Amino acid sequence: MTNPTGHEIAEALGLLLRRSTRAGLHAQLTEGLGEAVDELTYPVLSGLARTGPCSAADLGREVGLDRTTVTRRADRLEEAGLLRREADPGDRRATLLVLTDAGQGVVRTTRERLAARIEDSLASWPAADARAFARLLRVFVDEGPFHA
Amino acid sequence: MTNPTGHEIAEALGLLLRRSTRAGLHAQLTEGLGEAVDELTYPVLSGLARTGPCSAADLGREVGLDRTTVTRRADRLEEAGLLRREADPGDRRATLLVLTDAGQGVVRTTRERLAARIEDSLASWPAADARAFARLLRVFVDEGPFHA
DNA sequence: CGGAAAAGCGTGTCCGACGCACGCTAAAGT
DNA sequence: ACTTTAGCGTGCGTCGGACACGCTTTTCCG
Repeated sequence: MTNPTGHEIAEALGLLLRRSTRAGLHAQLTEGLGEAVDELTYPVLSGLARTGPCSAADLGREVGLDRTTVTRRADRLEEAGLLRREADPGDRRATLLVLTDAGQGVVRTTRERLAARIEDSLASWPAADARAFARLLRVFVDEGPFHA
Repeated sequence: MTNPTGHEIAEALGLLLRRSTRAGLHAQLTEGLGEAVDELTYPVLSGLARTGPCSAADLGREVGLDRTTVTRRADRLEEAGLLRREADPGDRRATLLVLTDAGQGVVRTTRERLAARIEDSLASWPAADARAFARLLRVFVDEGPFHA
């Protein structure tokens, strides 16, 4: 083998993927944030946080789900008060999905919990390593093998 | 903010997760490897490659699936000749799931394709960066925030 | 040593999620 | 003005996942 780096990274990524999709992790990150926030609805919520107000169809393209699936999940989130539907002022057919303050809070809390968890595990690292890792990971993701 | 590293890494990981679960990626990596290998059955196959011969229940714990779900997916893989069932010599109730040569080939091919893809994207990196990234990623995964 | 309890497996069955198809309303095109 | 297209919600068919049951074998204990 001339260069084992590819295999090393592939193995680590596989492990990372498996760990991060373990059921327990999501439950920990969203604990106490309401029954409506689960593995299914959270991607819709956080996708909406990324895109800003948009239609169910656009959000579906963003998160890789069918339009109708987004609608159904949005129903639950709306009932829980985490998002609301607004009429698009420019198009009277369209309905915009908009995060409520509560919904933004859920996303922010979840993200901060994850970030804190990551920082905890990096606490024992040399500062230079932590910075280097953050930088290299960012580059890897942006122009990486999953066709950016 | 005293240290933005946690948020930076969290955001990059989120992006990585979304990209890597995009439907197209798995299709590319397993192209031409048979109809039986899809997003559902591959985790069983690769899990079995990690554990070696084991029972459906043990494999279920490994990959985070119910015992019966593993059985059903193993049925498809067995029909395709990628794994076989063997009687456990030490326990006549137990059935061991064992990869066939074809099954090992599928796992190996998929892994090599992924590794090659990763190496391609790293080709333009300084060699020191690539080595550092592989090392740091490994440490991050091993003793990282997802309760190693 | 023998019977009860437990472990292992496969399958029948229910439940939930997903996506297609339909019908409706509104916008755009001709 | 009429047709075509875009957007949305909802009723259904389909599929995957987990629980519950029955069977066999092993283990435990009296």
